[in-house]
Amino acid sequence: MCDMYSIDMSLTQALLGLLAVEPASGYELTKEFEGDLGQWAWQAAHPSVYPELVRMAERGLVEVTQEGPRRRKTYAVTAKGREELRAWLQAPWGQGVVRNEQVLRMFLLEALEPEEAATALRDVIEYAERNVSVLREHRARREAVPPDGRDALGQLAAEYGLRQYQAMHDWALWALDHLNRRRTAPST
Amino acid sequence: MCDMYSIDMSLTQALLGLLAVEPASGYELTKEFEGDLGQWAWQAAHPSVYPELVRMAERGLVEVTQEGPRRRKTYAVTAKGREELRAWLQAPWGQGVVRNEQVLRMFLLEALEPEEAATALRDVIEYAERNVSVLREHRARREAVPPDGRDALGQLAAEYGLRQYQAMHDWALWALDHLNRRRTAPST
DNA sequence: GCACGCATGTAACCTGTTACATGATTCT
DNA sequence: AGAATCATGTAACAGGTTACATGCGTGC
Repeated sequence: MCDMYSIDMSLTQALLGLLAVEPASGYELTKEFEGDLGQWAWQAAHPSVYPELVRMAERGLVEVTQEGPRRRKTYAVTAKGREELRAWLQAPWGQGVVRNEQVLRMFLLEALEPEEAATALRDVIEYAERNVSVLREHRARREAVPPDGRDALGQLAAEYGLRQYQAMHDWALWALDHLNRRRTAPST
Repeated sequence: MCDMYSIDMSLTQALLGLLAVEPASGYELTKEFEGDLGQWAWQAAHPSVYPELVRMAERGLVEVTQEGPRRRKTYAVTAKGREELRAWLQAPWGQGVVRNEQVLRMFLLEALEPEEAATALRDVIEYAERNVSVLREHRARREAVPPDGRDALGQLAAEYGLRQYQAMHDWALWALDHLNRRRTAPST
């Protein structure tokens, strides 16, 4: 009867958010998921994007504002869509869906033999370092040119990613040390 | 013909990892997902756990080592299962599945009006702070008692979470500042 | 004219979820 | 005796994936 906010279904929100920045076609939206957005927040491929846009149009959250060559349809958020996005973004901050294969691997490292775990941790450290430096360059390049406001979302993501990789690096160093200590000074 | 590592299907790996620490029943494994593991890495509820254990037993990755009261079955990893886990943990470090509703929300904040975004960011900061202090207490409590090696996995998770929330906090402060700067000094 | 990239779609499947269902044991 | 908790399972559905399929436009 009353389904006053039935939270989930984050693909909808992701699309609303992207379209709120600027109107786009399904094709363009799909490509967004291959960048920072997909790397950090939410993954989606075109077979989920196109049907979802159709459903959202039926619900009046978005509308087709242009039809271009090659059947290209440009979608834009409607007032209703913008309202739904706002409600979602301002809803109480809870747990939400989390599913991260990398983090899972980090946790399960404990199940390996100490030397193997150490090797794997050194891989983590190297991986995190590599990503930190990529994102640092990214940032430097961006600072060189005046901000055009278009890739604001990408900037948020890049800064988040930078801090995330630094944290991962930090953690892996701690874990390596922790492991060594357990090995050299076994308890009881 | 040759499906030499067909990576994915992380529930399998999560269960292997948990069972590698110590044998457990489906019921106990399910409860693990309600803790740090589910909060950070991978979520799963009992209707996916039980059938998965049966499939894994069929593939010879785990085996029932005890049957207790109330149909309780205790599973343990086999040598083959341990081998599969090792292979997965040591596989080249790639992207993997990521799906995080919180992070999605943080990215899309940009779509709100500046004042609304600022309010939401202050919520993020408060949320991150709350979690940092919970995890700090957690750590202090753990340091008070001698490590018993049993909750090693939980300790890895807690330390990871701590650094993660600190990074989130950091990022939100940056984003808030970034937002202010854009508002007070609009470009072009 | 042909290859490549833009652009959309559909079908079959995978892997998780929620809701429904059942029964055994322990505690009070 | 009754409630709570342990312990497992099944069915229906949700929301994604990969693989398959098609056709238009542009550049060489």
